[in-house]
Amino acid sequence: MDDLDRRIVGCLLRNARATFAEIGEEVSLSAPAVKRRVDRLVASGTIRGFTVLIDPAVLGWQTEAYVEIYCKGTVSPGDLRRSLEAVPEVVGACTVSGSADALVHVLASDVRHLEQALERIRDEHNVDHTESVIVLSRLIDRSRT
Amino acid sequence: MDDLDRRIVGCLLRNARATFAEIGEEVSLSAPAVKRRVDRLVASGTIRGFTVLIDPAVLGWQTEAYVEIYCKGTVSPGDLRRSLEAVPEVVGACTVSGSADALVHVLASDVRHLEQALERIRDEHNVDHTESVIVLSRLIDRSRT
DNA sequence: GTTGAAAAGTGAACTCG
DNA sequence: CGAGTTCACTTTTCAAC
Repeated sequence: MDDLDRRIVGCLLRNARATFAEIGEEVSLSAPAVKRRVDRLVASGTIRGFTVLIDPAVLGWQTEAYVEIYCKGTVSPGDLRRSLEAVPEVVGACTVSGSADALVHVLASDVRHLEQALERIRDEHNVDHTESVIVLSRLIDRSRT
Repeated sequence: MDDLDRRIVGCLLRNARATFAEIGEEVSLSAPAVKRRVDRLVASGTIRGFTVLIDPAVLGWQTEAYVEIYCKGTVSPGDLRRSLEAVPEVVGACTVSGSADALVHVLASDVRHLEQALERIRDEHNVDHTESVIVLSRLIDRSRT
C-alpha cells in the first residue's frame, strides 16, 4: 500500500466504474499496471468490494434512528451481533464505551416500520431496554471511507 | 423505479463493476437494456455514484466515535453542516430528536487523533459542549443501503 | 510498459405490446 | 411510443511478452 495505491483508491472512491485507462491517466500509469494494482488490492482485502450509492429516499427508507442497546447482565459481542443481524433494518452496529452495550443504526420506511424494527430488537432474549434518537435531517454523509 | 430496477440495483450493490451482460443474465435482460436502465437511474439521481469499499484498518483510521453536539442557543442545520464539514474526520452527521442538536460520526487514526478532531469540533463558535461514545468493536456494517 | 486477441460497452435500426 | 432485442462498431480488459 504505497502512495500510488492510495491515489488509485481515491479514483475508485469517486467512481468505481472508471476504466483502468482513466485511472492510469490520473496517476500516470498504464492501464495494465493499474489493473495489476487493483487486482492486488482486491486479493489482499484492502478493497472489500465495489458498490453503488443509492439515494435512500428513492427506496422509501427515509426514517433513521440511532438506538442504544442495554442488555441484561453481560453479553458477548458475538451473541449481540447474531441477535442484531437477524433484523434487516439494522444497517450498522457497534459496541461502545459507556453504559450502553451497543449502538445500533436502524433504517426504516417510516416511523411505524421503525417501531416494528425496534420491537424486534427488544424482543431478542438478551435485550433489557433501548434508548433511541430519531434522525431529523442528515447533514453529512461521507460514510464511504 | 420498478421491480426490474430494484433487482439491477441489487446486483450493483453486490458488485458495482459487474458487466451489463452479467447483470442482464441475472435479471433476464439484454446488456443494452440493462445499460439503458442504469443510465436512467444515474441520470435521475437514484444512483448517486459508484464507489469502492475499503478496509478501514488498512488506511489506519481505526478509531471511531459517535459524538452528541450541544450548541449554544439555537442553530440552523445549515450552519451546523458548514461547521462540521470543515472537519475532515467527520464522516457523518445528522440532527436528531432529544436534547442534543446533532449526532456526529467521527473516524480517526487513533485516540490522540480523535481527540484533536473533537477539539476542532468544540472550537467551532456555536458548539457549547459534546458527549462522546467511543466504538469498541464494529459488529455490523451494512451502511451502503 | 507494450502489444494483440477476446470481451464488454455503446449507439442505431428494428420489433413487439 | 416506451421498452426490449439484435447487430455492427468502438473501447476496454487482460494475459503474454
